[in-house]
Amino acid sequence: MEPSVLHVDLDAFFAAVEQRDKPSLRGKPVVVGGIGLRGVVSTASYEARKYGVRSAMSTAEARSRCPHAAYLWPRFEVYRATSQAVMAEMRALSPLVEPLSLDEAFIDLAAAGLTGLTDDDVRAISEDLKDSIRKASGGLTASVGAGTSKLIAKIASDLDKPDGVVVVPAGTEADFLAPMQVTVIPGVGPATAQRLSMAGVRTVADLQQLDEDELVRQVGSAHGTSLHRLAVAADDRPVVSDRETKSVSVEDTFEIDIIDRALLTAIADRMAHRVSERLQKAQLSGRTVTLKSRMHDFTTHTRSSTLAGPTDDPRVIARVTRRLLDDTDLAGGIRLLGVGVSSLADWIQDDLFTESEAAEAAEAEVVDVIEMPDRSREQPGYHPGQDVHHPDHGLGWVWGSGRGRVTVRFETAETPPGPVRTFAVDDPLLTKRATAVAEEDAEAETRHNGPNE
DNA sequence: TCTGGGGTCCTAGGACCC
DNA sequence: TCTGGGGTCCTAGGACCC
Repeated sequence: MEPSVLHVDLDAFFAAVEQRDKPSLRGKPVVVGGIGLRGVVSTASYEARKYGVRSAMSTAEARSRCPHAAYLWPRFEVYRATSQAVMAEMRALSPLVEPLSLDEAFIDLAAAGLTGLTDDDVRAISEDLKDSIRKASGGLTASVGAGTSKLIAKIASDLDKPDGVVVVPAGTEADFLAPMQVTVIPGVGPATAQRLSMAGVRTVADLQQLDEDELVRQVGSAHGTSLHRLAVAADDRPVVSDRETKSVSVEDTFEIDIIDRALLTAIADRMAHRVSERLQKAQLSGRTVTLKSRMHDFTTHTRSSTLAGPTDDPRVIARVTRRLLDDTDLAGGIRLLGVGVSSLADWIQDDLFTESEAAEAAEAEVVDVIEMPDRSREQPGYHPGQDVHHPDHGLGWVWGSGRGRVTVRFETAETPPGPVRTFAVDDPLLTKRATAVAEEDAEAETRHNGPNE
């Protein structure tokens, strides 16, 4: 074994980028984050940290601690571009890089064929990487930790910030961890620390003594077993370069609590559209729509609904969102609203094509179409969210389809969610109304935006 | 000093099926 | 008619991370 996992952490990243781009801010306290009434600090420059300003602190408190700091909204596009340049330097060192956020990543040196390294070799590689990061980023510094596992590398990178390198020699890991507080272990937050302290556990050494069964009783099965291993530095989690997206969401905290249902409906609608845009850009679609609401007293509720098939259609997401909001009690007001989509599929739904395009694709014997999973079970011509009409039941929309049947949810005045009925796919009484709705939407767009040039 | 926005993972209960 | 246990899916909430 050798310390072949690196953890790289850019120092005070957002604030450092602002100081890079605006020389007058250099050497001065800079706070990047939400600047509004209910904002929190994302990053404080080291000059601001001297005044006790910390990440996740409310901006109001930061202002009282350090009134003369520069307070700036984040510029994510700039951070993203800088991050990409930095990650490129890491990938030049090894093909196996796992970004954790814009300013952090693991690097697996062994995957680059760098084996048989001494601690000094690893230190030299780390220093070289820091140099190339500085050049590629316009002067940003990074801190690097190196160890035989992610756990050790991650903890090490924090020990000599900013601009430091810490290499933990193989074989010394358990002793390295022993004197530290349990909260250095990623995954041990305030709640877990509280439970552990009730069992007399404060340091990793205390944790190393604790019986696994006792630990599981205190913090649960998954957390307990993993913690029991991490305490003795037993960590075989691999560095993974491409992690799949599991959910896409948008949320907003309001300056003032909102009670007005019509206003919230309009906001939720816009959020549904934003989520849809981001899904489409990422070529994703999902089956579960979740509405998140944070009440005036900070209690948080989620309401979710799962469709029979995945969608990225803004109308479908908005409609489900609206229904979920209708089920939400607004008494006392709402401070945050959010819309998310999960249960993602990485294929795009075929209703993005017109029927004639789909027919053309089928004729051309496109292999991709044949290989698409699950879609085969869905009935051609029907897709979730599609508007339909039935003379006996009125207007409704498709919930899902498959095995020769179409499930329709009818919208009636009496109840949300409304009754669900299933029909044979060739039922002559069931008619599609997709065109009418598309035209309505186009019309609404025109009214809203004015005619195109 | 009242607490962001984007995520991930886990737990627990109920429905439903075999 | 009563009584099972396991597996999977869905929903809600919570802890945690940057």
